Amino acid sequence: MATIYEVSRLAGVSLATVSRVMNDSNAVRQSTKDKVNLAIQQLNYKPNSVAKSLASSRSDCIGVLVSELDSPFFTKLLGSIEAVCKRSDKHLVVTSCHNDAQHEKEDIEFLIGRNCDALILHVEGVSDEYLVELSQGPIPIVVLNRYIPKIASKCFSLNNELGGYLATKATIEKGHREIVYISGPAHKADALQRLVGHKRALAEAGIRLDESRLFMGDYLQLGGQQGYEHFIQKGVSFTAVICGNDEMATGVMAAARDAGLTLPEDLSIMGFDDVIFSRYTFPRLSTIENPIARMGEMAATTVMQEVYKKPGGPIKNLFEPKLISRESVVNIVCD
Amino acid sequence: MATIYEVSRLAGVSLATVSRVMNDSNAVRQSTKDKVNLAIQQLNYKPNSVAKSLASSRSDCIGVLVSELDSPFFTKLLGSIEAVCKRSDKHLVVTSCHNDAQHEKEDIEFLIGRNCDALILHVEGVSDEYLVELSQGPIPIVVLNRYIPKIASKCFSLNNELGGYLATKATIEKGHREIVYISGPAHKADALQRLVGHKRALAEAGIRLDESRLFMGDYLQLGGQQGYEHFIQKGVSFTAVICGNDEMATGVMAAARDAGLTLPEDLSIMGFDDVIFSRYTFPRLSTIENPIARMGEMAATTVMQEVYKKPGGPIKNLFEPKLISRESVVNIVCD
DNA sequence: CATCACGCTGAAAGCGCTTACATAAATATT
DNA sequence: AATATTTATGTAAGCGCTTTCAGCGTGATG
Repeated sequence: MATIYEVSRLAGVSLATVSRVMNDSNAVRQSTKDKVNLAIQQLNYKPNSVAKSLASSRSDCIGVLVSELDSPFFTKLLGSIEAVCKRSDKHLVVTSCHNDAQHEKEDIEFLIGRNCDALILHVEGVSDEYLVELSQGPIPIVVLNRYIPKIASKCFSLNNELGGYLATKATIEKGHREIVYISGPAHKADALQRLVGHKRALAEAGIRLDESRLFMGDYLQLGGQQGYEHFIQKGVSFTAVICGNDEMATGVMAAARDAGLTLPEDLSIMGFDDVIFSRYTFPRLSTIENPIARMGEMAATTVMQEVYKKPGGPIKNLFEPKLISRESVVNIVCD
Repeated sequence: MATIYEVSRLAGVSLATVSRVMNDSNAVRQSTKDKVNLAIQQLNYKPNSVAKSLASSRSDCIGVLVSELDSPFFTKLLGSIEAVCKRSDKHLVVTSCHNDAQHEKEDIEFLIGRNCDALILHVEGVSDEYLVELSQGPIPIVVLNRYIPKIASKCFSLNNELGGYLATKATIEKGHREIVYISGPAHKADALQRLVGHKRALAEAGIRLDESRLFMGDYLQLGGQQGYEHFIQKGVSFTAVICGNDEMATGVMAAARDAGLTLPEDLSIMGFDDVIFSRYTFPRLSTIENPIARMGEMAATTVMQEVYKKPGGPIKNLFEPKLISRESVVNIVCD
């Protein structure tokens, strides 16, 4: 690989001048620029970005931390972040840490040591305080899917409570009164908020809240199956099951079919997130739209604006969920 | 951030010694190691990996290039690669280039400039020759989902021909004789190979190959829909449709249902890849297992072994597809 | 014509680390 | 005990780039 030194010699200028040309500083005469560019071309010179990064303490790299890589949710997120960054020639260093606070901290430190210009974090292990403190450090961060009042402008999140409310309200409006709820795990803030929304809709409709109609799942397909079986075993009767996310909803579908039900006639099922496979189920899953991609986009755009001073539209931190009515929740006649 | 210099002063040793301790060279007395480690702890020192990378021309980073980020296929791949790399404390720089040869080349150069220790490539734009040449360069590469004879040991791929054969054979064995095929795009090698396998199974069963029973799709859900509608419009009669991948199969499901068919009774559908949502469809999709995750794992393991001299089991380059019989392909009675 | 300002370029000092190579200390060998 | 080996540590030269500062040449100004 050619270095800047060889370019400078071939062009008959100094290192500094070559560097200026590459970072198109305006303080270089056009004729000099031409000479340098010619030399760059002739040598097929590519700047070494590590050296550049060390010297300038900028890396054109953005660290991204997500919970898992192998999930449609994060796929959507990553895809949108990458699209934005690529447009500005920034690259992504990606790691996943499976919600473990210790891993999360280690990876954050790694990304900082790697001179990332900013971090985009989807973390569930570390505390709010840790993030607040981190945000006061030298390297900018943004936080996804989590709302921390002290650094609200760095947070991009969904109004989960409203989403939970909408899911349940829509189900009630279809005539359902016997409803069970399969929640995401209690240690996830979004799961809890969705549940709060569910309860609000129930209360509003004058439906008594019954703890036996709640099951704490795991956000995975298995949790949906377990939830369904749990309610059956307990002898709870229900015409609709509302799930904390889509993946659990597909678990319920599978379990209900295994039990011999015909869907959606025998059981209505509501999901949450509208991740890719919501479109692939049969009956097609009614769910709550979670604009993950737009959140990722906004987070990345914020970084572009704040760190690299790129232009960009207005920033939006809080996103509204929307009901997506497909066929998995049906009207029932109340007797 | 503390630097190695401050550590060396606090510990009362030289820079070199600190460096040795960190890379646990065995040529340091235990008592010295202890002193240094204490200083490291006291200062909460984290090595700057950019400087390290520049000085050592290793980065502990592996460049990964995929076609898209936002797809269940690549999600699986990335997840497995990351898992392996993380175990050895290597990190991933990820980019996606949407099958565009120009982008692919640019990104490869970027990753090289970034001192990546190796590249894991899933590329469809650049030529075989380009990759062969690249593999002779200073930085090791491995290639996924593509077989290039000259660098066979660097390639990790599926026997796509066999997969195509198995899909069709299984369908024929269920009694189907009127079969249509929706292929992936002609510019993708794997799509073509799957098609070759399909034709072989047909020939073997003495079923005449009829070009009107072939539709070239796009590997997306839309392509499946279009394929289905194409055959209906042309008046082709068929009891089974075999798809080049799962995503198109879900498109066929949707289109067939829209046309009023009951699945799987009225139409059998076969997929390929067994990506995540194959388990979510109804009827559950019969398909061909594509061990993407194991391929990713192998590719990453190869890098660990060859670049970082990590131990690891035997390497396998060619993977065998397997039939997964679920419920979307049914027996039919021949009259 | 001397002076000043300005635009352009070069010299050189880092950025934080690794790694020959040299040297000093400890141990083994006779 | 003197020498040869080995082991442990320090010195210093980079890795390839950015960036400050100084210096040169040019044209404008008084």
